[in-house]
Amino acid sequence: MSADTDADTGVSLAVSTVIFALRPDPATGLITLWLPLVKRIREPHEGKWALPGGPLTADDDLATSAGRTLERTTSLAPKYLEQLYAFGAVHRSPGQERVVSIVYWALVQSDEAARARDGQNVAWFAADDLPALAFDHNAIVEYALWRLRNKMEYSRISHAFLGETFTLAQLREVYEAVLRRPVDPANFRRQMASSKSIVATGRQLTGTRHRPPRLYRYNNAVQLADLGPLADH
Amino acid sequence: MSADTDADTGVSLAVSTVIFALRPDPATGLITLWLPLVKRIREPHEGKWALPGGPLTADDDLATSAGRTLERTTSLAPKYLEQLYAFGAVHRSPGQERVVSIVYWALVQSDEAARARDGQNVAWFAADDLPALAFDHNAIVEYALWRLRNKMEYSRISHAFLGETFTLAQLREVYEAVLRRPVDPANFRRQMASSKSIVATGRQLTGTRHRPPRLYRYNNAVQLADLGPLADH
DNA sequence: ACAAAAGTGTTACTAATACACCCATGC
DNA sequence: GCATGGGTGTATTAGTAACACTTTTGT
Repeated sequence: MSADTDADTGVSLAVSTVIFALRPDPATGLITLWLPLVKRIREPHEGKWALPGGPLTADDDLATSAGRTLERTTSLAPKYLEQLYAFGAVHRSPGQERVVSIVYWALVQSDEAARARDGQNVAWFAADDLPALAFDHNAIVEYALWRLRNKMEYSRISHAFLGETFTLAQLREVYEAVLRRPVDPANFRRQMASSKSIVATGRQLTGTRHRPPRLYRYNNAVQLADLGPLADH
Repeated sequence: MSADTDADTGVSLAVSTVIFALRPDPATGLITLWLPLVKRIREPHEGKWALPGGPLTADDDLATSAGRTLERTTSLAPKYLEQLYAFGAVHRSPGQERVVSIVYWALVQSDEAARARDGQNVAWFAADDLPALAFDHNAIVEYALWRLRNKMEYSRISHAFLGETFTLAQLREVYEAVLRRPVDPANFRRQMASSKSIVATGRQLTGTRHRPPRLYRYNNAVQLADLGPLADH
């Protein structure tokens, strides 16, 4: 760390956010991962879709800046937010100015995301079927997807897609949608039970076509994800 | 991402590196984790020890900048280098200028690190017994240690501490030093064998006090660590 | 009664662990 | 030979996965 400023070097700093939500695919009806993108209204890459973000403002922490971007583009609050990576290849932005992007990734609750309407220059896309995006944003989303799917296997972030209470089938549906493979209901139930991350509310979900499933809630004594010493923030 | 520069906002960008090597503790003789620190020769935090680093230069990629820092402070080449985190809390640097630090962590070969001599303002410290460092660098090292120890359990980075060939006892010693717990030699052998990450050279290490151990080398077909889509860089 | 999803039980398999034991070398 | 670390064998355990089976509701 030094007192030199980047005014000298001409490196600018931006914060972008990869925002994931689960939505039913209009074509197949299956639940899949979606994310909101913003259409660029000026060069470089004018007209292309890009991750929502903007320059780091002087009085915002990095995560605060990412959360603000999320609120601005989706009018939603993240249920999970984590730093993804800092991208800073010299030539990643065409033109004279070099841009280093610190990218966050976020999960928003599915039912809230379903209510979010597309804005003027904002649209939601299926995460696994994106068009050619601006800058290196395709690679960034690919990495975010990899991280999400990895973290799904060894943490409790699945809860971030759901509301206060949920059935085991709903929670399992989250796993199956993100990991794109079937999960055995019997074994899933036991894994969740032994992990202590869910608590039975005693209530049941009524109005289903068949046997009413029990409702559970997240056990707040368990962290969503183990961030180690970083958890303090 | 935008065309605005941080010259407006007064945020400066630095790259620092946490450099780990294994060394015998002069007091106990046990192999432990060490890292080089640089004494600050100007405010803020003049006189305190800090992570090696400096402002991001305009024509270096982030990892290149981290590697350059490493070479400058230790005259060594990293056998493993990975981005750790971007630290950007508003008030992490006292004074008027805000600094965002993109921190890398690196592993250097133990025997090379043993030859490295302390420079004018550079000294090596036991990673688990650091003095009060400048800025938030204590927290950064703590996080780097957490990441290293985690990664030790599910990747092959242990090889980065060793040379071209090594015995299983040497590799096991790396695990024990980093994780600070004994590892069963018999089970360790089988784990390494089944992981396919080591290959027997056919040669043996002679000159030991007892039965000569076989020499192995790293299987380059296996990645040191799974970085996912990021592995391309 | 029947269909369908909720939920339980059982078995097989795999990987981690603990530890007894044999092997090869220097002294 | 004997001490010492190198190296092999084996039993126990815990966790994962596959799948048959029972339960409870709406229709």
